[in-house]
Amino acid sequence: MSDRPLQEPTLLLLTALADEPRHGYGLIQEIDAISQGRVRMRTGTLYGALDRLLQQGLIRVEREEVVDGRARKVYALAEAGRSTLAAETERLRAVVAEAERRMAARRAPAARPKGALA
Amino acid sequence: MSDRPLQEPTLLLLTALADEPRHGYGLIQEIDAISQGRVRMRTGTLYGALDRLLQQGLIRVEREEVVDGRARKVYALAEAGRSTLAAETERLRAVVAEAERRMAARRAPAARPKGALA
DNA sequence: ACAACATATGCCGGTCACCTATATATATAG
DNA sequence: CTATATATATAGGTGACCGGCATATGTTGT
Repeated sequence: MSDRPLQEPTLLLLTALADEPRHGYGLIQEIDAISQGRVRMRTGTLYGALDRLLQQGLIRVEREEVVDGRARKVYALAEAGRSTLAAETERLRAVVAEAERRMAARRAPAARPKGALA
Repeated sequence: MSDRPLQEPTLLLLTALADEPRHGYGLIQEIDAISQGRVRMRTGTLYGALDRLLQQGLIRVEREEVVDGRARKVYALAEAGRSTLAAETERLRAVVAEAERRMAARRAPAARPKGALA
């Protein structure tokens, strides 16, 4: 259980589970949709991450089912995962806000904005 | 030059350079301040990242100076770094918004009475 | 009939960002 | 004279992620 910041594939995984439980392959498609096609999660990343998140208690196996002859495991966000996701989004929002503030407060070549930290 | 998403230490590094140029050790302190003491960047991470970002053209060495007998290298955000940071924050904002939307739109496991708070 | 693709799960080997620890050197505080 | 702060840098190890592969069924196209 490391409190290191989540990497983005993991963050997207938890995000994809935030509204309702999904199975592995469905998560790949959902993440593809969330990121507007920019992130195509690989199965190696997915199932490795699912194992890890299960072990960390951030997600759990909701149920197993068979649809059209294909076996599925449906994963759900655990309470720990929900609070982790909430904390992570809160933290990221702060970082994003700070980055944007600094880009706007950029030290101009001629003019000096006041009130900046030393 | 990978278009893989920046990890957070790297994001904080670019953020710390967004308003004005700074030297290595100053970046550690600045990142400590930005993150309210939550991220204590190690020198191994810092100088490795600086080398990598220099090679990627995201930052550049603004100047070298000697203050109180100690040599410094002052790094500045290059144009490529500035646009990368802008794109990254934009993307992260979208992910954060989506995560929060989904947490709010959560399909509850069991319906609660309307008067009860979660 | 057969090829190609989508659905679906899972493992293996490699890369690389990050971390821990260490080394070096000067200035200041106790 | 020892510890702490400032300042840069490297070495070694860990682990998340990625590319590729394997397996199996259902669907669509030719």
